[in-house]
Amino acid sequence: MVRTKAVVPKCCTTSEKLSLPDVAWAEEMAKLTWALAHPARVRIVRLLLNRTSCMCGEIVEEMPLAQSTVSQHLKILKESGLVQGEIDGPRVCYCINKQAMVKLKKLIADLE
Amino acid sequence: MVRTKAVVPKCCTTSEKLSLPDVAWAEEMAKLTWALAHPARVRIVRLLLNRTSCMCGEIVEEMPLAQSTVSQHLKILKESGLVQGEIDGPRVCYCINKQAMVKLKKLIADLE
DNA sequence: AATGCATATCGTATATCGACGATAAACAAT
DNA sequence: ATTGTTTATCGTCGATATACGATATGCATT
Repeated sequence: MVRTKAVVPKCCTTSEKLSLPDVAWAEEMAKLTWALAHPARVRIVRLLLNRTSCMCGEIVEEMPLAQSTVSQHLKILKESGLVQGEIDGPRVCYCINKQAMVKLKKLIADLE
Repeated sequence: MVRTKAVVPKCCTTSEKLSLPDVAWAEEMAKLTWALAHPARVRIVRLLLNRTSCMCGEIVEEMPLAQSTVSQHLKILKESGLVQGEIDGPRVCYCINKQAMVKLKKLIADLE
């Protein structure tokens, strides 16, 4: 008699060994994807990608959000490493951290 | 005299026209990246990628989380479309939605 | 020093996440 | 029908995200 526990569902045609994903890897992935996990931040990143750099004020102008809110999103993007901010006098010039973007792309592309 | 407002910071070598990113596009991107914006979900996705399919119970066994918590993460993954669940008797067989994965990869790869 | 501009931070309110245990629901096997 | 197994949902809690206006900070200019 076949125990219920041993029955393999129809959809499961293989039974490869489970490999525990590396925790640090998962955290790095989550950190980078988290940066893009809000439409406003996606739009900011897109904006920065379309330019070599962008001042905070320009970003604010393009977003239907208060200046303080945009500033917070920029802070999150900076914390993720995806975006860099360069102080230039009284304003701040933001740009994509290309290295971080490459890393994100690689992490996603290697998902298989 | 040059108004402060017109001064271009040193780091800004170009001044391309700002192009407003498509809102729907940003939301789709955010929806998919949001699914991966937590280490537990990244690990689940990784687990599913290493197999052709996986039963919920197997996932729970591999995670240091309660069954209900894993179930919630799976729900989020399903809502994002990245993961599919196929009911098979009293259990559920989860697998990656390859189409959604391709879409995510394309969205990320096209970020430039 | 004083003013003006650009950006960050603070304080606050609301909403959602993430975790858990307990319970419900669905199905298989007896 | 009853029991056992598997998964989903519910209720709750603390922590955090998100939004805003108000305020502080930093720098350039006068």
